[in-house]
Amino acid sequence: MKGYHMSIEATLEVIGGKWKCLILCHLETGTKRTSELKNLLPGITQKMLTQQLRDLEEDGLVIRNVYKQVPPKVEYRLSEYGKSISPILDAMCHWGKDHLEQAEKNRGHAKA
Amino acid sequence: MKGYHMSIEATLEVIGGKWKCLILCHLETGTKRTSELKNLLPGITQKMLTQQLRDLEEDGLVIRNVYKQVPPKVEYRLSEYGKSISPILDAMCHWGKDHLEQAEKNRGHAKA
DNA sequence: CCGTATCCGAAAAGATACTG
DNA sequence: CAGTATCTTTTCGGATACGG
Repeated sequence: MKGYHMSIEATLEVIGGKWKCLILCHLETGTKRTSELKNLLPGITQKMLTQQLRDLEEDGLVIRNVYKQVPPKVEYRLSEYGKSISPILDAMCHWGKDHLEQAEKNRGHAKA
Repeated sequence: MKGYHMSIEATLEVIGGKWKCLILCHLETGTKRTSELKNLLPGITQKMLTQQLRDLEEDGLVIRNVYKQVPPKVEYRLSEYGKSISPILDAMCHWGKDHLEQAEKNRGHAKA
């Protein structure tokens, strides 16, 4: 049992780090198999991908589905609980977009 | 110039890490001086606090105000731009609260 | 195809001491 | 009171090789 001082800390614990928000974003648009996610996340290693997915699974946000066949096929999708996090992701995506446009404009009339 | 694949990455760059969201949350409720923030953030060191505040200042989210006196007095507050990030913080706070309540219930009827 | 294990370097974070 | 500088520790992320 952890003692948080603010509830936002619980959120950070679940979606913090370099990759989890990105993964969740991609799963928002539908079920993906491992190799698809890897392609959608340039720069991620197999290890990090698996690791982050395990974390998300443990927290109940993501559901893992293994097809018993050779070669293996594994799919990931958002759980109902996982979908409840969409408002956060959407807000972050939206703000990020504005932020980039802002930065773009500022380059236009830079003083030097 | 960075090349992001998703706009959410820009957001993560700005508010990522262990402390920035917490700091912004506290500044949402009004101007705070350094020592106040330190008290509001149990576990943070002077170094981390200053460092994170500098980052936020550089990104234009926080405004730093130095009173020229002895002993020194420094206040921090959200800029207008900083306030635009509130929807994200609020969503995170809200979800975290629910998440903690959820975890609470699950402890009640754990299967083993 | 998917996942694990191991090793390694970089970066984050913490402790401490010092300055204006 | 606020901030800086330095050092150590810990964590995170990446490269690689291997296994089912």
